[in-house]
Amino acid sequence: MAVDTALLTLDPAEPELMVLQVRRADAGWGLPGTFLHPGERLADAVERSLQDKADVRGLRPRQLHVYDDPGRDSRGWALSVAHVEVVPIRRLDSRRPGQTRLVAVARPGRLRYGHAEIIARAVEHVRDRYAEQPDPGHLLGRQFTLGELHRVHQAVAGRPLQRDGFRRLMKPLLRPTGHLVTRTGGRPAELFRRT
Amino acid sequence: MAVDTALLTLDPAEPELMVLQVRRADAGWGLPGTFLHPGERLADAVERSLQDKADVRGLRPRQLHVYDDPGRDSRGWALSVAHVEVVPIRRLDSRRPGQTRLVAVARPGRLRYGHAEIIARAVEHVRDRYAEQPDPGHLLGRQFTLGELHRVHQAVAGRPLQRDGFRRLMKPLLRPTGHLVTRTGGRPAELFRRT
DNA sequence: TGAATAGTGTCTCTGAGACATTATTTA
DNA sequence: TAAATAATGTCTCAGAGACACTATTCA
Repeated sequence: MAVDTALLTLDPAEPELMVLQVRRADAGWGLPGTFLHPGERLADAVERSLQDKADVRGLRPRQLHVYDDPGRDSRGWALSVAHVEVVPIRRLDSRRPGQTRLVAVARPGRLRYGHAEIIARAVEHVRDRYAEQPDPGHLLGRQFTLGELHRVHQAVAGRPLQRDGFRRLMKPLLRPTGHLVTRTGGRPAELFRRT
Repeated sequence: MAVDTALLTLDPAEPELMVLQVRRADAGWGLPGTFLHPGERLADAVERSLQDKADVRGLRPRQLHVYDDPGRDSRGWALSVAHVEVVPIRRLDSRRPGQTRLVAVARPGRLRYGHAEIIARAVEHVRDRYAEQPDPGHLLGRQFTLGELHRVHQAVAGRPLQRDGFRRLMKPLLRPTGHLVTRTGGRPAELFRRT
C-alpha cells in the first residue's frame, strides 16, 4: 500500500500551475510517494514523504483516487492512493536541489506508474475548488487585493478569467479589511481577507 | 485492505433510496464487503463480495473514499476503500432472505466501522450524478416516459423536483423513440431512450 | 363530464458575458 | 498629462422558478 502526491504550486515568474517531482531510485522523475507503515494514516504517510523529499510540513492532503492496476508497478503488486495538495512556493524553498524539480503541469514529462494521470486528476480537482472559493490553497497570504487574487486564479485555471465577472463572484466571499494598499503604481486597491 | 460497498436501489412501493445491508459475523448489520485477494483489482473484489452476498453481477462500482482510521476496525488495522453502485431492485430478487435487508438511506440504523458515513457519502455522490444525467444508474429500463423518469429522480433526490423545469433539463439529454404509451390512465406519454 | 396524466407557453428573476466609464496613483 | 491599475455601471442573453393553459385518456 502506497501513497503518491501531486504537490502543486505557482511560480510568480511563470503564470502556470507547477507540480513537484522528485528523482527516483531508477533515475527517472516522478511524484513523491512512500509505502504505508503499519498502522499509519494516509495523511501521515503523505506528510512523511513530502517532509523527506521537499521539507514541507503542516499539509492537509486530499485523497483523489486509488490506483489498483496490477501491472502498474513492475516491482510487484502495490495499490497507491493518489493525493493532491496546494502550497505556496516559498514553502518549497528548502527542498533539495538536484533531487527535486518544478514542472508545468501541462508538460509533466514521461512519467511511469501512471503519475501523469494523477497530475491530470489533481489539476482538475484544484481547478474545481478554485472555481468556487477564493484561493482555498492559501497560495496568497492572509490579506490580498482582488487584483492579486485574480492573477492567482487565472494561473490556476490556466486561462484568462474575465475581470469584472471574477470580482462579482469573489467579492461576496471575502471580508474587507477597510485598508488600502498601493503596490503597483495605479489606483490603490482594497485589501481583503478570506472569511 | 478491504472494500465496502453501498449498493443503492429504489423500492417502487417506497419512494426513497434504499441501501443493501448484510448480516455480519458479529450478528449486526453492515455493508457488504470483503478483503482484497493478492493481485485482485478493487472492482473485482467489490463484484465478488456482492455476488457472494446478494447474487448481483455485472456492476461498475465507483470509488468513493479510502477510510484509514486505525481504530475503525477493532479486529486489527485495515484500510477500506468505500464504493457505491446503483442497481434496479429486480436484480436483487435472488438475494439471500434473512441474511440481507434493504433500509432507507435516511435511517441506516446503528452501524459499525463507519458504514453510516459511507452511506451518506454514497447518497451524495448518486444525487450529484442524477442531478446532471437522466437515470445514469439504469434504475429504469431502456425506454421510459418523462413522467417515470421524473418519479425516479424525485425518489433519488429525496425531495420534489419541479415538473416543467425537470422536463426542460432532461429532454435535450434524451432520444425520442417516436412511440407513445398509455400506462397510467391519462394522456399517452412519449417514450424516450438514453442517448 | 371530471379526474388524472402529459405536454407546452410565458412571465419574472437572477447570474454571467461583454463592454464602457470613472477613480486614483506613478512616471 | 499619459499610462497603469482599481472599481463600478449597464446592456443583453440564457437558464431556472413559478404559474397557467392545452391535450388526451379512462372511469
